[in-house]
Amino acid sequence: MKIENRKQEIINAASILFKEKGYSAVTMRDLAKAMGIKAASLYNHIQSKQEILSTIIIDLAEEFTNGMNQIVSSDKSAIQKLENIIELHVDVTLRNADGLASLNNDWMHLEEENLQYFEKMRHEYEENFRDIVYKGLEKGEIKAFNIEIMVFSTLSTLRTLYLWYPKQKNIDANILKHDMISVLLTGIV
Amino acid sequence: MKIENRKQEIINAASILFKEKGYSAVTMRDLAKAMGIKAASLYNHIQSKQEILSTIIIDLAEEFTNGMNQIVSSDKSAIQKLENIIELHVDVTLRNADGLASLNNDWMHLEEENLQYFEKMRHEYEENFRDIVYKGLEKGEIKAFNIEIMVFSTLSTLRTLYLWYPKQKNIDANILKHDMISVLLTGIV
DNA sequence: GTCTATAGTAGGATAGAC
DNA sequence: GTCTATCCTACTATAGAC
Repeated sequence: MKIENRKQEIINAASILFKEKGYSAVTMRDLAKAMGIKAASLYNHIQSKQEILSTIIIDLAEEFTNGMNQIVSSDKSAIQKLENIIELHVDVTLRNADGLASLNNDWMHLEEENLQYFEKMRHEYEENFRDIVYKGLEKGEIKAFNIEIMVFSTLSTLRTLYLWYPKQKNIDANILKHDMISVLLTGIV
Repeated sequence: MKIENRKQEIINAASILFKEKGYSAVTMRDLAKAMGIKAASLYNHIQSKQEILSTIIIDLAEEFTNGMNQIVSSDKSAIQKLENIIELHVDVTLRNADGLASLNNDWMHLEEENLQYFEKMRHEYEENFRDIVYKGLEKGEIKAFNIEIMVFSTLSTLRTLYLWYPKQKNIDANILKHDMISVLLTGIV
């Protein structure tokens, strides 16, 4: 098996373990055991434990950033943009629920450059989200509640999807998107 | 200073550090440094690092359990009960936002008995929550959306309050409760 | 109640054989 | 590509002086 494939297997196995116990509590020996090899062998495929974490988190953060940039630059209504954001979160969650645990809970263990890069992306993501809600409010598309609470409430739910969705067996992606849009937006619109 | 006071100081300092880096990444040396003493001195007040974690988490979990039990046994409408639950979360968050980080993110590091006790309390809390929504739906007080998503969405937001509320400077508790109720329930009712 | 010193263990990572 | 052996560091916790 090529190194690149094996590396991806390690990252996938690590994502599951990081989700269960968090980055700091997972040892390279735990990870090796999950892969059926010895800890030393891992280093033939990855450079460090830190590299695994940053790969998981930065890839996902860039996915969200790219998705958000596309949504922001489209000429849709605020409501449609919010629907697209919900769909983006559902899509990413269905594809990589395990990795999202690290994105949400272990980003603070990133080291210098990656930490700054991540925090910049997260900040811009939240700013874009907030802007969309503000503009929807100005145009009268969205009800005038406390905007900060609306943004926080919606983002909290979307960010926690990774914890909840695996418990819902066999739920269809499109039904999930539709229901999430109903629950999150109908109170707002 | 009496040992009990000093112990509470340690628990408070630990709550802040656990919030910032998670239980596993915080060392007894980190905690001692935050207290201005040496690591060995901590053991005059606490038995182990694990005792600190379980104190933080179990106390909070019991607070939620007691609060929920009172709400469940009252003879109010489903909507009023949901409002009371939101108020309960806001109250606990205002009183101990730091400790809630451990409750949410580090419960899996509890050891045997406390872990089982915690999981039992959390399960019963969620069941009570779900029951209230179901009964509200039967009586026509609540809209017939996907109930599981409604429960998940509301709980996600309430559980994440601890992360968001400290950023909102000088927000009044009653205004916060009122706004949370508006945003979380108006889409449902 | 805090200190220094240290025991005992476990962590990330490397060297070199196969 | 995986192994054994091992380095070095850092961890939780204890013993005993002050």
